[in-house]
Amino acid sequence: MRPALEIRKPTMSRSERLLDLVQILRRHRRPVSGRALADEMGVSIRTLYRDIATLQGQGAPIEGEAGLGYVLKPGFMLPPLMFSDEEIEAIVLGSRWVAKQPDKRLAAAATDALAKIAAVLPDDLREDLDATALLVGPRADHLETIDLGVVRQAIREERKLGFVYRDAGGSSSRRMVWPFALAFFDKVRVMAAWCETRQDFRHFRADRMSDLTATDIRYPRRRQAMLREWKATLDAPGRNGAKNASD
Amino acid sequence: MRPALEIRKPTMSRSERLLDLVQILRRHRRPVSGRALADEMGVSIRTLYRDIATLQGQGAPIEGEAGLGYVLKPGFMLPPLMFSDEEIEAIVLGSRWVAKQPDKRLAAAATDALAKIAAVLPDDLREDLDATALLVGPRADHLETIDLGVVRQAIREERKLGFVYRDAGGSSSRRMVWPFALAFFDKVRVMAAWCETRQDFRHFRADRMSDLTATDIRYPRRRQAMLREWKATLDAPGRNGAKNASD
DNA sequence: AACCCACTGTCAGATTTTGGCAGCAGCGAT
DNA sequence: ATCGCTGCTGCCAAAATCTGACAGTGGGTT
Repeated sequence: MRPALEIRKPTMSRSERLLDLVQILRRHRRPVSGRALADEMGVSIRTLYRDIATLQGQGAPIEGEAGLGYVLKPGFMLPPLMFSDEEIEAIVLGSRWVAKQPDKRLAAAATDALAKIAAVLPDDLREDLDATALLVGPRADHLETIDLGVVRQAIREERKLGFVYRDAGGSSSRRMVWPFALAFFDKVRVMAAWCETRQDFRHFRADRMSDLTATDIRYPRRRQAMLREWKATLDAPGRNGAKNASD
Repeated sequence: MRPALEIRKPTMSRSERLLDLVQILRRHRRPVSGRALADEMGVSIRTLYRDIATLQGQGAPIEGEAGLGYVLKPGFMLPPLMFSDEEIEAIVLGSRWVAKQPDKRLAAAATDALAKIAAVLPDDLREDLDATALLVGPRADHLETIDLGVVRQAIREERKLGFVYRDAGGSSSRRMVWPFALAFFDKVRVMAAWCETRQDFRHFRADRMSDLTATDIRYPRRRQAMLREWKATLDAPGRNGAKNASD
């Protein structure tokens, strides 16, 4: 499908190439040598070193180790982007909502993202953002017994997850599941997963899970496919999946 | 404070200058001539025309009219930005939450913002984003009787707002207020404003407002200052502002 | 020790950017 | 209509920048 060495159009501005470079790096999980990157982009290795330096200067988390190659710490590079007033308001309000979630890691990420956006804005716009008069009400304190960050990571990496579940009746059981989605309701957070024991899709309320165990075992299906399939099963029988939030 | 003509450092890359240009345009509300912009950036007018063309090509809403000058339709230009996995997850989740809000205009803006982000992502990342397995539960249908977009615009532009309010007791009265904040709770949206009639800060539940009338009259205070003052009055007496959501 | 690799300095040639000039077209005021 | 101001485009040579090749240093792996 794709030639081993991609020959780039000669008319590619430097800034475009820099974005491409981040992208290529993202595709490789293992360290890649500068030589290989230079070939793939169709530039000399000297230029590649200069590009890497420029990207690092712009804050891209690229690490180079002698004898190994380059690795990009997981992340997304967004090119320059225009947003309307309302679009920025929406993003800020949404991030503020996330920042109040009980999932502390995610909440911190939302705060960081807002800070990054604020940092690059000119002064007058930053003021606007600080003063963006859309507030999120306080949430009922919800002490989550588990670290939802572990669940999100398992979902991202498509790995099996073990835990103890206390169902509506009060009885507990140990489960091993393939998690693929996490839904945020007003009061509870619900993980959707394929349950190995039951051999079916099941929903698990976060406040009834305990003894979370992340594993290294990748489950044999694609998250996206499972998501689709699961949504289909929801549409078929009843109204929607809001109610069957238990196991 | 600032010299009339800012002389730019000779070592400024083109891409930096383009961002600056958007910023300068934002500062001027009235149309600015290309000549003035070129002087302010320290480049020739020919180069300025090229820069404008490039920006327009990248989607910036800049409009030029012969005999007048350039105007930038309100909007924000974000430079290239790196986000971590979790930060992007936070932004996407937050925007999805906003997209489910009863405020239709704001919800649409959230959807648009997500689409813009998705559009510039490479294929594999867009998949990730589509499949980002963080979902927001459905909201209780809340038919807002008024268009919250009008409220948000009045807040943005610091203009007076008229409406009819039906208080907790059931009696209605016409109000003229200086709105400065809008808070999103799980079930209701509450506008915070200075009430001209009562000569005090008051909260108004969106579902009890009707006959909204936007005015052209700017109120005589800064939104940000009112926000600060209002927060101070909240901290002083009771716990917080969550409960006094009525007038 | 041999090899791979990241990284820097230098420098000439390729490429892009820039500024000045000329010219056309739309808009507003006189 | 005429004039002045302005947006916008093509052209070309000068200026600035980017690029590739070579040489060299130092760290890490085999």
